[in-house]
Amino acid sequence: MPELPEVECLARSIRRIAKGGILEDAVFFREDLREPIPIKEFRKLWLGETIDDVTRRSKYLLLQSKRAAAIFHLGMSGKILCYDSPAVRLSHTHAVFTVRRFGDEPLYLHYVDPRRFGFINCCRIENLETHRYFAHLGPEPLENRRLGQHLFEISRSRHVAIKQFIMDAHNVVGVGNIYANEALFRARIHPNTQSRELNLGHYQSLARAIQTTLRAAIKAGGTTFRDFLNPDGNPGYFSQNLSVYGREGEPCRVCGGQILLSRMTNRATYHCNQCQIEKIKK
DNA sequence: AAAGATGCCTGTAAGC
DNA sequence: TGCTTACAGGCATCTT
Repeated sequence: MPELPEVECLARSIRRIAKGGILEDAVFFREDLREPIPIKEFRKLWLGETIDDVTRRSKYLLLQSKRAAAIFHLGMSGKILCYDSPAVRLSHTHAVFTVRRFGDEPLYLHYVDPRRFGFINCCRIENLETHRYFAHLGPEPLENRRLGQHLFEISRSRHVAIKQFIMDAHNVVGVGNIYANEALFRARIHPNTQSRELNLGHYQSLARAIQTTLRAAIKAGGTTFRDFLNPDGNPGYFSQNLSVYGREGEPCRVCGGQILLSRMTNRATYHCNQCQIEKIKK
């Protein structure tokens, strides 16, 4: 599923090929994604607009022009595929965007999402920051130099397990279930630990672990994210090098301990029974 | 305030 | 083999 690293790689890929292009057409084949697509408004705001930049906020992909923003969320199964010639529409392609670049053949961006947990929206550029998707979001993990300090400070009065705490977008964005498991393993923190029991040093270590894990995935994506341009066959996401996620019963690569599976808030939770100790006191 | 349940979806895998 | 069921997950929203 697309998490922050996948969305970041996708934004970079689209920026590379579409920045400076004109959104010549936007065709929608259905509007009932997780939220209805405001098709008329989208076309009114965007057709003929120049794409000034392609960015990411949390797990949202953004196209920006001088007056408009296009907002894409990929949900669980969403993809954006780019073709440089008219392509056969896949069965779950819900929208196709034609981008015309000066003196060049157009590009066709296909929004594909079998499970339709994703959505597409738009707004005027001046309303982007205060949009309901973004108004409540915590800091970007890769752009905040004081992430550990920040998490430590806001965790003092909270009664919640650390895994839930870092998966809550109010606190820090972009840490989904897979990366929460991986980052806690890297920081040697048990996912059940109460957030208020961890000290500043633990949070600094955890913040570094989150950043290292996400950066490694982005780096891997940079070289293996090959399914974007003119994909043939069955496009997917780059495989990740996972230490604990999906490795129930297998030996820990660090200590040889056993990877255990439990459920927290109905989410699969993996940890090493030796590396990640239950209680941290100090 | 926190924790749990719910709804939104369907491809895939597992079980019978 | 063919059917049924559980599961995966982000995120908002509602209830306890």
